Amino acid sequence: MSHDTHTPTKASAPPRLGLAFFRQDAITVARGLIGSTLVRRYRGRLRRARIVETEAYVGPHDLACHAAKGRTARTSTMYLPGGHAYVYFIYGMYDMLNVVTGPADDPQAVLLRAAEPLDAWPADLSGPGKLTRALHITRAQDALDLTGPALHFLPCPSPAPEIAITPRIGVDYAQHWKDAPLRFLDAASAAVSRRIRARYPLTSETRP
DNA sequence: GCATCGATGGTG
DNA sequence: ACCATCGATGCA
Repeated sequence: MSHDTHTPTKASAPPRLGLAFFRQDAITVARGLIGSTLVRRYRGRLRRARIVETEAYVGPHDLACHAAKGRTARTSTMYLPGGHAYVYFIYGMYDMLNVVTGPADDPQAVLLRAAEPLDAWPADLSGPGKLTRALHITRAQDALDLTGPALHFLPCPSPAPEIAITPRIGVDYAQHWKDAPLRFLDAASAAVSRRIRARYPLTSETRP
């Protein structure tokens, strides 16, 4: 095609999710990442995984969001424009991978909680700490550009999966925000138990 | 299936 | 003194 701006010599590499996607609000991005492909290049090796669980942290007014405590050394990357990684260390052992969303100085993020390995890669990615460990993602990737070669996303193929919505995990301290429906799951994934499906039936298929 | 607990260290 | 976790253990 005459107006194709990428990869003119190689045949169609799939388009990455770009800035227009990441600069949307955290809820939209959290939903949109379900079924998308996470691509990680580490020491010359390529790993791919299909995202099946995310959580949205929607801003300083969200008492479960790290930005609720204001701008600190740890949380400053959340204030970058959407499309950067926010990676933090917790419980003395685990790194958590988040996608910063929204415009600059609007600290929202999406936590990646679970994925399914692709390409017959035998890994357990069912949990945010396990996901980062398997993909070799640490604080060294904090503030990394998520449209670059080391770590990026490919859009969810259509049709988009059905999505279950529940409260977030591990935020019981967050007063009324602990119950906010901000966790998104691929309802058909093995990562979603029967109990979750029974308690949190699918919300109506929302507008695209 | 569910509840409880300890590991382990950055953070404010 | 927490904490956006995990794996082991115990019990049903």
